[in-house]
Amino acid sequence: MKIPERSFTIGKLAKEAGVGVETVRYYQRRGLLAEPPATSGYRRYDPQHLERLNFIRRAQGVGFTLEEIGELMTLNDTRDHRLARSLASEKIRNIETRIEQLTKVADALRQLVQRCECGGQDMPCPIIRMALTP
Amino acid sequence: MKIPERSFTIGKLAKEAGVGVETVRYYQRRGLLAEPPATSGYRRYDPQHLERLNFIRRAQGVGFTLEEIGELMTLNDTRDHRLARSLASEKIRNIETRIEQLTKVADALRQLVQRCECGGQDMPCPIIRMALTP
DNA sequence: CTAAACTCCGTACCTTGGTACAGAGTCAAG
DNA sequence: CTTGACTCTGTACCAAGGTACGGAGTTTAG
Repeated sequence: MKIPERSFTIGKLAKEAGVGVETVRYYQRRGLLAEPPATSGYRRYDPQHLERLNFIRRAQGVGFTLEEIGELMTLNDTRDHRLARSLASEKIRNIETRIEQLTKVADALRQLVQRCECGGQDMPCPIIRMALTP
Repeated sequence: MKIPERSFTIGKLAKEAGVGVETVRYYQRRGLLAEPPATSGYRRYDPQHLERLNFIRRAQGVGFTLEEIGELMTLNDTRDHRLARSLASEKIRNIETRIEQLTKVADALRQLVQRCECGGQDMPCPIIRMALTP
């Protein structure tokens, strides 16, 4: 049985994904999103496009650049498992490093808050600098 | 006893901090770095400026924007502990969220690598999309 | 059938975080 | 005291990731 292939205009698609129409077009120009043929006047987008858009947004939300996102999507599609593995491994390492660094900063800030809470009113808070020192 | 107050020209300062001269000036324009008065011709920078510059670079390295860095430095200087605490707490929450998201992505990628390693040669890898789904 | 709302395409503009001059002045070594 | 390296001020430019707009054409609700 056929699922009734519901489709969107660009505006609906954009709204659904929580982005602007111009942003959708921008992703198309960047080659991150396929441009369906404009059968008659307006283009029609399907749920796959929406999924793709959502993917882009989520990946972006965790700090990937659009270029990296392009790679990730290729990686998702590709059948070259060796390449996929090496790309993925590299990204994993990057992410791990960033998590480490962020953890350090968060710890430093937590200390700052602690010290502020119990410390005197008039001393400065030189904790951040110290805590961020490599 | 007085420590012999060693000072740098902008070029030395920049080199010491591992940035370009133009970058130093840019930070000054942005109000992130004090501009010492040009006593006679050239400005002279002291170790405090260097420290500040290093701070900026480290904070940047872990993903703070220059604007946030400005806030962090204010926070470091301020004696308004209540404000300091609330700014810091907010940043801690942001960072925690980012760490969570990054952890998810890293897990997703690790799974991808795993599956690729043991899986067949010809199937696509739809793992990333699935794993990134909220 | 008409008017509002939407789309298309192209181009221009915005912010962030720099980088690159140009043309002048300054400093320091030989 | 000259010459080369450096600094000063100002403005222009770059890449990323959009956002805005003008002047069409297209849909669709009433």
